[in-house]
Amino acid sequence: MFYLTTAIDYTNGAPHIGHAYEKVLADVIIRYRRLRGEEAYFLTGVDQHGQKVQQTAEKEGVHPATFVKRTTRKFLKLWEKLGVHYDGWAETTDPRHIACVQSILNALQQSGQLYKKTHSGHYSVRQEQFLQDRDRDESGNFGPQWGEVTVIEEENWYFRLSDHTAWLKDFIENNPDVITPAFRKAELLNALERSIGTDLCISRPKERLRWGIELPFDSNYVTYVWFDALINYISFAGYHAAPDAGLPDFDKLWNVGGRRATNLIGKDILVPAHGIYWLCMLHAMGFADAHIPRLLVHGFWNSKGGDKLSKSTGNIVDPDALADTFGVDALRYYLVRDIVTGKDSDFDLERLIMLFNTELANELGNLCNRALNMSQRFTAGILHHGAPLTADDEALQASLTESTAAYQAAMDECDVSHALEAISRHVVHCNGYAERMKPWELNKDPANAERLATVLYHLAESVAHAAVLLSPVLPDAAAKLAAQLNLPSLTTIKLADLRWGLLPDGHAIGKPKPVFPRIVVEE
RNA sequence: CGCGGGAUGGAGCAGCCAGGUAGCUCGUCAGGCUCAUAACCUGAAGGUCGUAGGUUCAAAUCCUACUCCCGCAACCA
Repeated sequence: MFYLTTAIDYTNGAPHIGHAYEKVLADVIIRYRRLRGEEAYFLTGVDQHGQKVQQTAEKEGVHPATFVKRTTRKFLKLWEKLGVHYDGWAETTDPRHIACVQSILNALQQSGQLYKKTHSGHYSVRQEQFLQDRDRDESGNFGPQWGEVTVIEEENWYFRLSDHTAWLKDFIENNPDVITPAFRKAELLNALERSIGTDLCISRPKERLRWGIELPFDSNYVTYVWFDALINYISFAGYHAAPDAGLPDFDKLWNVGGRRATNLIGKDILVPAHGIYWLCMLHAMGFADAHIPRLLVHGFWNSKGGDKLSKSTGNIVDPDALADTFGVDALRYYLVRDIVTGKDSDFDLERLIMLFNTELANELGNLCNRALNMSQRFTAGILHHGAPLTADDEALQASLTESTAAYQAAMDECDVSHALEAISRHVVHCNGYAERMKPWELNKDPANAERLATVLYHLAESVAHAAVLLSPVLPDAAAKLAAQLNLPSLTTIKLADLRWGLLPDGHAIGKPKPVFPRIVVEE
């Protein structure tokens, strides 16, 4: 079982391109796992609690529950539009989640992992938060943006994080596969070094925050984000769930067959949230080392100047509008094609259009179109295996073998960009092959009939393979290609079944119709 | 000395972990083809791989120092 989760998005605003990237990437990874013939489960969802939601709802004069319902709908609609197919949907206001959180907190409380402590510090009334030294300006004062700042004392509940950091350090060092990509590990170990000896505040008094999950053993408090949002990865996997809760069987999802669950997250929440807090929380709950999840860390899409894409900079790129304008295929393809998984990339509309037009429309789309069109015109739409093979045919088949192997190796590492590059390599090879073989010349002399059939078969068969390889990224387009090849079984084939000869001898193919219409920008 | 990432032909990137003739896409220039979504194919120009040292028969790739850019710096989604 391949169990994959994404971060759950905070329902304080509309989804932006970063949200879309993570979910599309997860969707691609899951579809690839299924293409490999593996069982897979994909959980995603939304984080609905917290102070910002409470504040924004108040500002708009609605109940937080009404507010998050409204925002959640935007996420749901976007995933539907983008073809993000999840198996489980997590909402932190779900009573089943709340029950799970409270049962975990109770268990930790009973095992002495939680305690109450008084904290004193500078508090901004306007922002409703404690301030740190880093919030001071150059002169050492708190700026006017904080409003009135007073020193107050507050009692809160803490988690004995410091009991687990030694274990975590050892665990990370001895299990290098847990943090992917590897270069993130150093950052985490450094942060861990600094966190040693510190415990984690996990509560907020209800006077400050009402919109959260109440501590089961102290009704004056709600739990803060850590023991709420992070728990979704297990609560919606069926951890501590009642048999009739309608949730998966935890033992059939989590770490089945010795394979760790995968938490796909952005680089911003590796340290400290997931890399330290989450893993230590699981350890405190009694999860064995072998049952600790793997953290797959992706980078960010930045705006062209390298600024972060966010509302505050005004550079927000609306994925919903992008999908409407350029199509879901173009957006999905770009989001996983023009970034190396783990690293950052600049979001550039011109490149989105360029990559769609060249690699999909001009190369693959055109290859399909010319192959089918020639088959229709020259051989009445009937394909024949043909024979005997020339060096060119063998080179084409070798190219396909090489590309498929490279694709698989890359996809196994969640390196979608290089996998797509591998497909493209073979498609380009095919277009060159068509130029050299010149089927339109062969067609002029009936004596070349068998040679012509062989060439056309090689082109069509290549399209069939490309459609299958592309299907995790562009499932709809792959289905269209399969339909034009008149071979719907392509949409259910597994990677292991990909061998030469998918198209049977004597197969009647369909009529060509552009699957990737070029994007034309009007100036 | 806080931490991490980056610096590769005009643009954007890969390659670096496991050293061995510098690769991809776009753009530019010159040809070719006509089956095809004005798509396709071939060829050319263009880089002393941030700087300075070191290791090595051999360094974009390993080591050291430095310069510049970006992000993070813990109870902040």
